[in-house]
Amino acid sequence: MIKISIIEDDKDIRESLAILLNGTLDFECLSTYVTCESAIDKIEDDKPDVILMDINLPGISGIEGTKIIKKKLPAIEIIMLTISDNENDIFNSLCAGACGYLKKNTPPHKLIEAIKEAVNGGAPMSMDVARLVVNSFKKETRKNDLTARETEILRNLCDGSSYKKIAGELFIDLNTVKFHIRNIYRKLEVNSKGEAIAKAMKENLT
Amino acid sequence: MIKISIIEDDKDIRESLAILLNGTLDFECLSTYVTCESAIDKIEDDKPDVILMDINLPGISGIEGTKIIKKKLPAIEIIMLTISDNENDIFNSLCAGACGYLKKNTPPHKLIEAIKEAVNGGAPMSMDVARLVVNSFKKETRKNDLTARETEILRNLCDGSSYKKIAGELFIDLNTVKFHIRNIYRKLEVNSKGEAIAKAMKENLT
DNA sequence: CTTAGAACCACCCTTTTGTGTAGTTACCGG
DNA sequence: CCGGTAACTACACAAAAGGGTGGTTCTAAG
Repeated sequence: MIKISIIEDDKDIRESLAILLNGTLDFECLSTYVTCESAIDKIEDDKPDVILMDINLPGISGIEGTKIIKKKLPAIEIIMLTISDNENDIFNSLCAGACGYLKKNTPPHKLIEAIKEAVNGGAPMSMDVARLVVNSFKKETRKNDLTARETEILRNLCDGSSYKKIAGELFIDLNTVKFHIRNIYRKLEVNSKGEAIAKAMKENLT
Repeated sequence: MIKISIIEDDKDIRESLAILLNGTLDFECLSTYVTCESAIDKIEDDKPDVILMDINLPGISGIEGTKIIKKKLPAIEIIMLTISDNENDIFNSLCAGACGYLKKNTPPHKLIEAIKEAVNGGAPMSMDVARLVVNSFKKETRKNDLTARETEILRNLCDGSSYKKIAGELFIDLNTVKFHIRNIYRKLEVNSKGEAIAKAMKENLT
C-alpha cells in the first residue's frame, strides 16, 4: 500500500486526484492540503510515502515547502505536479529535493506509474522535463579557442590552485603560468581568477 | 518510420537488437557497427534518427564516440545502452551529448518506448539513472552551514565579483566583506577565493 | 540578565594576482 | 624559407586578496 498526501490549492484537481488514488489498488490518499503551511503542521502525523506537490500555492510556494518537508522528513518522496514548465521552477524543485516533476497534463495511468517509480527509487519526469535536465549536462562546444595548455591551466585554476602550485605541478615557471592565464582571461573576456573560474564552471568548458 | 543504427561489440546483443527493431512497426534498423570507428565513417550516409550506443567498446569508447558523432550530426539522438551503472559513465555520457541512458536489462517494450521518447524530445533513462541525475541537483545540507549573509557573499564571489564590488553591492565596508569571507573560508575549510568558488560550485551550496 | 552569535567596522602587514613590456625557442603550413 | 602560433622565460609595479588583531551593536536563547 502506497500512502500519498496531496498539496494543491485547486479544489477540483485536489479532489479528483484523491479519487483517482483511492480508486487504485494499493494506493491510498491519506490527506489533502490547500497550502504548504497546513501540510507542514500535519505531515509528521500522516507519514505519507509520497507527496504530490503543486508549485503555485497561496503563501509558501511548493518549492519552499519541499525544502522544509524534506528537511523534516527526508524519506518522503516529493513529486512536483504542476502546470509550470518554467526552467527555473524545474531546477529549483529538484534542488529543493523533489525526486520527480510532472506536468498536470500527465494522464492518470502515467501518474500512477510515476508514483510507483518514485517509491522504487526512480525519478519520474515528464518527457520534456527530462530532456531539459539531461541537456543541462551537455558541454557547450562553444569558444574552445583555448589551447591544450591553457585548458590544463584553467582546470587547475578551477581546482582552487594558486599560480605557484600550478607552476609546481606543471613544472613550469610562475611567470609562464601568469602568461598563460593572461591569454585565458583575454579569451574568456574576464580579468580575474574568480570570474574565470565562475565562467569555466558555468559553461562546463574544463 | 524511425531509423536506428546500433553500435555494440557483442554479436548476440547486436543481432537481437536488430531483430527486435526490424520486427517492430515503424522501426527500422539501418545498420549495426562493432566499433565507433567504423560507425563514424559510415554514419553520415546512414543518417539514422537514433543511435543505440554501447560504452565499453574496443578502441574509441562509446562516450568519446558520442562526442564525435554529435559534433558531426547534432540532430541524431544517441541513447546509451550499456551494462554500466557507474556514476561517471552516466554523467560523462550526458555531458558528451547522449539524450538517454538505458541499462541493458531494459525489457524490449521499454526499449521501444524509450526510442520513441527520444525522437519526441524526451530523455529516456533507466529508473535508477534518472534518480542519480536528479539527485545531482540536490543541495547538500552540509554540516558547516553558512549564515544568510555569508551565503549571499559567497554567491557574489561565485559570480566573479571582487571584494570591492561585493562591498559596493551590499552597501557594506570592504573590511566587513573580508570579515565574512574569512568566516566562509573557515566553514568551507578552504583558504583562497579559487578554492571557495570551486567548492561552492561543486557542492551547489549557493 | 547574561551570553553567544551575527553583522558590522578598522588597522596593519604579507602574499598573491593582474598587467605591461620584452624577449627566446620550436614547430607547422603555405 | 617565411610567418604565425604555441609555449616558454623574465622583470617590475600596482591592485587585490589573505590573515592577524582589535573593537561595536543588535538580537535571540538560556
